[in-house]
Amino acid sequence: MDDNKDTAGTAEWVDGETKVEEAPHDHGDEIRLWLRLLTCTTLVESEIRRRLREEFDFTLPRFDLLAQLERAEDGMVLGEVSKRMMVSAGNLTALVERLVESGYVSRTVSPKDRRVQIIALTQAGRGAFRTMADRHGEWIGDMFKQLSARDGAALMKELGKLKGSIRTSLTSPQ
Amino acid sequence: MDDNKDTAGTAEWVDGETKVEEAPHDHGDEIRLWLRLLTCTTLVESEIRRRLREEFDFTLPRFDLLAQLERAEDGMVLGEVSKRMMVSAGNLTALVERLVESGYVSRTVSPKDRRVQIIALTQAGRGAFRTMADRHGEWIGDMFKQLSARDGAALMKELGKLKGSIRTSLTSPQ
DNA sequence: GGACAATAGTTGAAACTTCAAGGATTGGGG
DNA sequence: CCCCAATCCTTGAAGTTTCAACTATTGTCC
Repeated sequence: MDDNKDTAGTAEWVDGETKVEEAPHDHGDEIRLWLRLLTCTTLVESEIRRRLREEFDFTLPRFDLLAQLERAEDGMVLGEVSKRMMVSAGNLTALVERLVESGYVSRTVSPKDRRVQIIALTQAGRGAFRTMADRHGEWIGDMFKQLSARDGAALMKELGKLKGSIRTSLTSPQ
Repeated sequence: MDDNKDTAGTAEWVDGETKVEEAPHDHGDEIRLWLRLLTCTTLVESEIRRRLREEFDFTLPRFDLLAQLERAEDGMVLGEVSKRMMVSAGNLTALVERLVESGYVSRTVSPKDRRVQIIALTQAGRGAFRTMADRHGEWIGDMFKQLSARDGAALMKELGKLKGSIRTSLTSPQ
């Protein structure tokens, strides 16, 4: 409907056709694509944040952290969590601290290397996460409902190509 | 390559095929799609934040705000900016304050309604934004470089459908 | 005209986020 | 053994973000 709304999150400064022909390399198409991608992500993410808060009084970062731990039966080194979640280690300190306080996560110093912390889900954490994850799945399913299986598969594929392009750009200096 | 990395940002708790057949409505495909979407967005957004900081000592929220104002020649009511950026009004107060301090944005009380604030780009703000926006375009162009025009167009289209699906879900109660 | 609801922003508390600096620990030469 | 670089994590400062409560202003209904 209103592609004006694509401006949300970042901008719309090349959305009008005005500036498009001026510059030699304007990247207009790429930017429109980026803005649309951003809009979709923002819409979904905001809704998930809102519902997590509303139904479970929980935040998305905490949910994400539990999600990382769920598959690691024996816990996970903090640094590994940091990499997987793509957030800084400094960020995790406080996050883990709160989850330990609430009894969802345990924290142990590695006996082999006392710099290293191993964190793991407690039974309570596992149960709480399962409940929330089920609802989370329903929310996503609902928001993606109108997308046919074919469209979903196509989108998955195209996003795969985009991801490849981005990663290449990030690993090669310029 | 490594779809493990798709776990970044949110989770990978249904990425292994383990849990997929258990639940009646598992939404596994939708969640995988969502995680991939999130990964792409996070990768791009982090890189833009990093470069804005590095090259211009500027933050993404500020850049986004300037971008909103750029097309509004006569300025914009604060509430309108809030809607377009999809952020709360409380958020904008501090953001605008800093941009006013740095001389990039002007703030005027509307003569018709003294509750209303109109904010606009200054000349300095316009110039600074142009410089940054040009670089921003190059960064995006670089990250999307490997995506062919055909793939880009297809992605744009599929994302359009997804956006429609999300919006529908958000407007209808359940 | 005056009470009163609605609207526009601000403020304060809490949480998340990053970066830079610092502390603790480990591992490797000399 | 001791210094020293590297690694893992914490701390502190600054910024962004939201929500809820509040102020100021406007508009409406009696």
